[in-house]
Amino acid sequence: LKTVTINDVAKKAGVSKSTVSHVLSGKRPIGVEVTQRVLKTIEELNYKPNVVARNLATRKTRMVGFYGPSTKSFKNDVFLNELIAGIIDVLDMNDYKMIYNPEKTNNSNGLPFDLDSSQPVDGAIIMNPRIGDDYLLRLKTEKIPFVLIGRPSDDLDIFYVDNDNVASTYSVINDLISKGHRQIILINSPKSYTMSEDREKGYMMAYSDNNLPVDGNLIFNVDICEEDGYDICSRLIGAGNPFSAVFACNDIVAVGVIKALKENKVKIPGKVVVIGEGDTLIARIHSPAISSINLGEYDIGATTAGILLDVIEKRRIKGGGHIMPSKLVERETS
Amino acid sequence: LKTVTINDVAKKAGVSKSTVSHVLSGKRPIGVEVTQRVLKTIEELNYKPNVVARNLATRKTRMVGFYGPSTKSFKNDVFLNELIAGIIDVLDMNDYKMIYNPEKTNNSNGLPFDLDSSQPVDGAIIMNPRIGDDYLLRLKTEKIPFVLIGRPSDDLDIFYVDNDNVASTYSVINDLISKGHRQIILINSPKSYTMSEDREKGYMMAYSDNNLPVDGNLIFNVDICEEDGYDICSRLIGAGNPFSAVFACNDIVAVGVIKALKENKVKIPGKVVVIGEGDTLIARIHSPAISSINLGEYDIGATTAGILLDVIEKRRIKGGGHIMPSKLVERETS
DNA sequence: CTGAAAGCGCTTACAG
DNA sequence: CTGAAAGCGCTTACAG
Repeated sequence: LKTVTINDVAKKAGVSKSTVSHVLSGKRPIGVEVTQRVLKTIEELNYKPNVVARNLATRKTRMVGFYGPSTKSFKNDVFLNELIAGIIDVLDMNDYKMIYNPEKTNNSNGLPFDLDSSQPVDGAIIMNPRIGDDYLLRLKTEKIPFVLIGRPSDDLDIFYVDNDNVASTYSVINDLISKGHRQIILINSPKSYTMSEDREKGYMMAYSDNNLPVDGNLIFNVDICEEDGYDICSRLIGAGNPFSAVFACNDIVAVGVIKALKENKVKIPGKVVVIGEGDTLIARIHSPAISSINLGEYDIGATTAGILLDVIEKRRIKGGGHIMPSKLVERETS
Repeated sequence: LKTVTINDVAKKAGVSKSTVSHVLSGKRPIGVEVTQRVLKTIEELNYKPNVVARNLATRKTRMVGFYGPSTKSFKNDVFLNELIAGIIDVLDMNDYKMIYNPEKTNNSNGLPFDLDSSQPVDGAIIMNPRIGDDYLLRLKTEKIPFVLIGRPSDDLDIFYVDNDNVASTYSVINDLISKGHRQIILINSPKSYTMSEDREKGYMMAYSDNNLPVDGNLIFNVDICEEDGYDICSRLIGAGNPFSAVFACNDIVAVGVIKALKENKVKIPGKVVVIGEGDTLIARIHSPAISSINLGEYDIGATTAGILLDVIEKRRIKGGGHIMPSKLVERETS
């Protein structure tokens, strides 16, 4: 079972391998008679071009690396499904493929991802940028095309797609304040993420614009999972700390919060209002159905992939951000 | 910004490129002084070996193709998250990566996937095998390592990982019958899947073992989505067809079923019992919480990946099936 | 319209 | 312990 190469085809068809190559790529005109013969030979020999060899010769792979959350987060987070579906759909239409690279929590080099010019990808999509992510600058100098999902730490000349998290958080908190809420819990994503900074900023602004003091003890940074939402909320109730609203950075965190509230027989939304983020399947299916900010995950994924392909194929050179719309979907918890 | 190659390193370090290669791979002993010098040069030049070139030379890529559901299914199916997490975790531990290939519904060649020896992967994981899938035989003759998730159509010498869907369906239906149910709806996956055949077989067996006639009109094949579950159930109620239990092939289908029941004010489980499959987050979070068969998705993914790596690395030669345990988790709908 | 040859950047027998 | 050279299977200038 020897593998059939372009040489075998060329020999059997009585042509050069450049001709075979060109018949396949269509990059130069080939006589119709020759084309027929080559195609027939390819069929007979069941020849399949070796993609790896082609990749080496062209220095392109038509592969994109997706650098996203750890598998632990992925397991229970429907948020990613829509986003990834958006990415894959756009890549697929353009004949690109995606490699999933989960974040490494204790990487030897201290970086969340092993991404450098040795990787067999034409570009990368990187989620959850962190504050002070200097390795992104290295990627930039190494001319590796990449697009962030989320705002970069400082260099805004990097390509990125994001929601306006400052505005959406501001809007939610401001609205709650206007309805009389004063002790509003913010359960935010890990402190290191730039999006956490944005939510906190929106939160602060809302209080400040209403001439109210901010209580730093109402802001928490957690891992995005049900347990952490549950733990925080249980602890607050246990300590007797008063609060009338919770804004959680993710629907699954909100589920944990509501679980704790239910266990303590706290009426929702009567005593405590809960708002999640992501507007995932979870928010809709949960009972009570969770009010949640829709971030347009599918579109985020699709837009990001589209921009990345533009960058890879040099249709887009100048970096910058692309802000996607988001809006609160009210359900039973608010 | 010329890319640094192994030649540049060799030249600057004053050694041959075989030596550089061997320092990196450790495949033959290199003098300690030379090793130091090479390593230092690599550092200075910031040399990153080109993985594509290595792949061509070794005819290995350390990549695995995952051939799974379309992005449409992926979007709302948490079932896949655990399964994929299991795959990626095992691959990651072994320094392999995964490429997600969604199923193509209208592929020009009529096949669900473009998978042949030209693909830059060392092996493949293929979901949802269909009845009469002859292209799998072609993969086998082409010596492409692959493992199925689900039972192959006929050739049981193919590697596969599956649950005993006949047994689990039999158990659910038999149990319902013993509790007095007679009109049990089976909402099965598409007819073409081998697993659908297995569920139907288990369903039939349960009726037969209880000396009851099977009503073929109670069995439906649907796409795995909420809408289809909803539609079937609504239609049945609308037509006045009596039934006291529904077994759905997937939690999200069960969600649709329950939605229809609720809309028609049918008491669950008082009037109609509903049982799902997958035991996903959805089943747990839903209200009422859905009784569902736990299939051990994470373990399925992890086991499949492990077997595939065994096959790729020739630690496993003889094909066959690996049956994973499943069990019903009772909640509020039964 | 077609071919001979160089090159992509590695690995690995072969030779010493 | 180390090197020179062939080879992996393609693409693409260069030449005609």
